[in-house]
Amino acid sequence: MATRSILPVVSRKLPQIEGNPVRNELLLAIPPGEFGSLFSQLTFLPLRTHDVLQESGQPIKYVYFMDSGLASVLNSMRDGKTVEVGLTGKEGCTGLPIAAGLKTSASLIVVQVGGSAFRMTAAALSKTLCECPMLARRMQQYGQVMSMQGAQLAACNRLHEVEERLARWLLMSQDRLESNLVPLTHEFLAHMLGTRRSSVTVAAGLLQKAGLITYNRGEVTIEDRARLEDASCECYDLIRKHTETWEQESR
Amino acid sequence: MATRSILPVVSRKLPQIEGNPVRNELLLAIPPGEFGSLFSQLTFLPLRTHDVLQESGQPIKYVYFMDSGLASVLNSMRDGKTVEVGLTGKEGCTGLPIAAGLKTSASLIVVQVGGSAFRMTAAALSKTLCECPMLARRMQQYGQVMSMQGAQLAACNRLHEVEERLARWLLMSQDRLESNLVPLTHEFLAHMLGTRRSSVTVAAGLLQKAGLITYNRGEVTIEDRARLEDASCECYDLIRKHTETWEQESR
DNA sequence: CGAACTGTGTACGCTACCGCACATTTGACT
DNA sequence: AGTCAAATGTGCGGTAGCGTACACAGTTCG
Repeated sequence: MATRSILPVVSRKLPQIEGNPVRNELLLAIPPGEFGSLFSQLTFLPLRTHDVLQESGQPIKYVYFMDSGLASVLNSMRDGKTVEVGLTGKEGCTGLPIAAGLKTSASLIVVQVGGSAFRMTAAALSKTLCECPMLARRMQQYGQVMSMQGAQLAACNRLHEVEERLARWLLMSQDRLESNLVPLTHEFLAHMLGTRRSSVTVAAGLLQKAGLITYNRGEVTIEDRARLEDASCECYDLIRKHTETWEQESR
Repeated sequence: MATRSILPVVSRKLPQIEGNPVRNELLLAIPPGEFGSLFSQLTFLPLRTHDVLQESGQPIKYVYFMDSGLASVLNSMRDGKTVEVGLTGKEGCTGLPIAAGLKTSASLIVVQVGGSAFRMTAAALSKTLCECPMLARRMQQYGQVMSMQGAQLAACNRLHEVEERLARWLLMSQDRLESNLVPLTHEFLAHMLGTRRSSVTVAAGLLQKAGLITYNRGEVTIEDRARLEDASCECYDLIRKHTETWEQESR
């Protein structure tokens, strides 16, 4: 399963920050020569569900490099409706506008599944990026990934049905959590998919009846990933393929 | 009307390429010191409706700096349905992944309203960006703008109705065309909005009845911009405000 | 001038989904 | 064990929009 990355090679000796092994892929991708100036400024901290990493329209205080767990880029409308427009985990970071020399972010970023992260003040990162061109480059590339993801979700939200979108969402989060178990209620899945809680219940019921997933009380388990991919819309594949293409280009 | 930018100051003496005055705002924003190495490599060319500036998933051949007209970033699904996930004109350029050191693009970019552009091979631009840090920076910032735009459209497509989205689209294109007249048929508006042609006809009919627009045979005219803003969803404003915030930060 | 085509108006049955409401189940806490 | 709140199941009327089809007007072109 091509999505299940990859740790065997790296896990022999992970660099550490404050005694915590670094699993964030952006941080691991930079040349060890750039570690020094960077790692000393990063602080480890646990993330809990519903922690807000970035407020929409606000200056970026901290940039988070997630190590485990899952965060959503949400869009929240005046009437309180929300939709997810991006999904991020240990493969990336928050605060991407910083890498383009900007100070504020339009995104609302919320932890959906608890975990941990390293963080740094935006001001410190701005300076450090001059000395760490490789990190700057990687952040810019990740910005392109998020942009492509957002574009695909824009289309998906318009053209595909709840059940397909739910399947897509579960697959995307499984990739990031590296676990069959996604600890989320129908209520919060509804916020991600921009739909009613009861629509999620129905869709999830169908997926369960088909044997693709099981769930109870805030825990969805993926039982048959291959068939879940069939049940999902083409968007999941497209996002993955584009991302892989860019990963190869950046070697 | 805050959206109607800005030329009085600049128009006294525009720089020229191949005898054509440059109106593209990205090109105008770079310091004259960087003009030389850049402008000599740019070629002027007219753009006609439905010209394809970038194919989805393909290597970037050329980067286009539009000077007038309007292009859409489209997402096209297997079943032929399309939605617009971004809109660009003389304020930006295509081929943004180049500015992040990538070679391919996930976007399908199509000219919706004819005009003109300057273009450059992607290879040449990649090299030139090293000598023109300001252009690189501007392209990265424009990448953030497009990303934010895509995210907002993702939410909009999910949560708002055809009539609101149509109003939003007309406003966004008017900003770029700097004209009350948007030369597009219902059929193509439907492709942008990801809906049926006849849904556009109905929505446009309502806007016309309310006196906000008029149209016939492939030409929509905006008659009452202020009220059209009221008829549109909050997304138009949000995109504009975020963009302005970032514009101020980059002075 | 007529033919062919493109763009627009409109209608009809159908479906997915909405908003809401309420019942039921499950786990957590006392 | 009993209580309570959170999570899930289910139903019902309403609607926006879909797919489709067809009629009609203005335009282009032979």
